[in-house]
Amino acid sequence: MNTVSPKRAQTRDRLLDAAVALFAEKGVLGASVEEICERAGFTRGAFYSNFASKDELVLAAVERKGTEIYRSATVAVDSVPEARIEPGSVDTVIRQAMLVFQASQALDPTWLLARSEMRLYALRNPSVREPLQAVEQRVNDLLIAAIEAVIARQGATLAVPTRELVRVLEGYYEALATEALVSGRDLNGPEWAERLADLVRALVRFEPGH
Amino acid sequence: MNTVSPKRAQTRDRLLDAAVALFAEKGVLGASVEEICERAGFTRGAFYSNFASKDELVLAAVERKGTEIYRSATVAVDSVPEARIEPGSVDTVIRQAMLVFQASQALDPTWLLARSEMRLYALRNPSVREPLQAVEQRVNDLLIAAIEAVIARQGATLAVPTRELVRVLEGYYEALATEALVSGRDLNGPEWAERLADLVRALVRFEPGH
DNA sequence: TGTATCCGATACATTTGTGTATCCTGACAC
DNA sequence: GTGTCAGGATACACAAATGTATCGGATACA
Repeated sequence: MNTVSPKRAQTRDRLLDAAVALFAEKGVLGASVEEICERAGFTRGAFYSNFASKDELVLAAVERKGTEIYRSATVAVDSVPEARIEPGSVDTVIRQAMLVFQASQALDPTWLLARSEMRLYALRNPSVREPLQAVEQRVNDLLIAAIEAVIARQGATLAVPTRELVRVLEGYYEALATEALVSGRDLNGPEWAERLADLVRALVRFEPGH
Repeated sequence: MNTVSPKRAQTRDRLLDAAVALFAEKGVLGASVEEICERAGFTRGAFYSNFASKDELVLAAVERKGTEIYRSATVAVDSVPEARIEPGSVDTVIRQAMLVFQASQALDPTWLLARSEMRLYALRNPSVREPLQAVEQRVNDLLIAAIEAVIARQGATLAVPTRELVRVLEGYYEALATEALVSGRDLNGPEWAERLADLVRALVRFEPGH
């Protein structure tokens, strides 16, 4: 019996949902197994029947969200060629790029917080660290390829290597997101997107002769 | 009796040192009061005689390091006018800016990790959040003023507002630092500084007619 | 020498979390 | 209906952390 029953899969999913939400609220160490189970509507019996440890739970959460983001990001990326982009229209390019991010659901504040927690947790737990690195690298590579494709089609160049651009954008967005969370402001307001766009604009060079 | 005895101050300091180190190693929640005391060479009696709670400890750590960074950053900033900067020399300007950061000891990997932990912790603990925000804002304002002074003297302009530049640089550096920690590489290698410099170069515009 | 006090150590009570071993129930087979 | 089994609940034993109350020793000072 190598396949998991639908019921079991659902239990796992509910536990993972509860875990991510609680990680965002209280941190990985701050969220007890008991609490996670309670929120998911189970007892710890269900937990230990599905996961051997918290490490394994974190791992599963990272991998689930990773494939999720990867899938929707792929869809978003694949849809880009369809859209006819006006040459020289900087903003259009930027909006396309932003759409990729948003469609990937990678910008959900709860997830961002939970991810920050899990990253720090992974930093100290080798069994979680390597898989997490692998997942993030896959997503990053996808984004890099997508950005390079769009940039090339626009006849533009980047002021920094694409990989660095991704790092910069991620870091900047995380800083903005954290600030939004602290000040209780809405993260989805147009101003945040605009700031990101400003940054991208500053880092993209358009060749004069198109 | 409003002044603390030297002995007491030293005890507090040792506890704070141990706490920051352990926060970096295990996270704020992962570091027990017991462990912190043990590393500092005390028992919990000393802890509860000096701090009412872990919150208060985190707060004290943040404020101590904040004023420390602020002081050395001030020194570094004040020293900049002395140095004669060749007009038009981008790299010199960047090196100056890097010096400010480094002199502030804000780039110490252990501190960066501990700070990440404390930030997340503060996010959920109002009594710590506001003071931390205040401390970070003071330091940021100082940096912003310093950068603007240097930029103005060089007859340059920034592609993004100074505050955003600081955020971008901080976020980028943190990403690089985290990666360095994960991969076990040295953070002080010249390549990291070079990458930061590349980013700054891309975000600074020099007016043609100097 | 006596004594007051500061400051950290010690001892204890309580809470919280963990992991495991065992039990119970509902779905399905026949 | 009765057996079987997966999957989750319950109960228990143990470990770890916390906060408080009390104790003891060094130091300062008369």
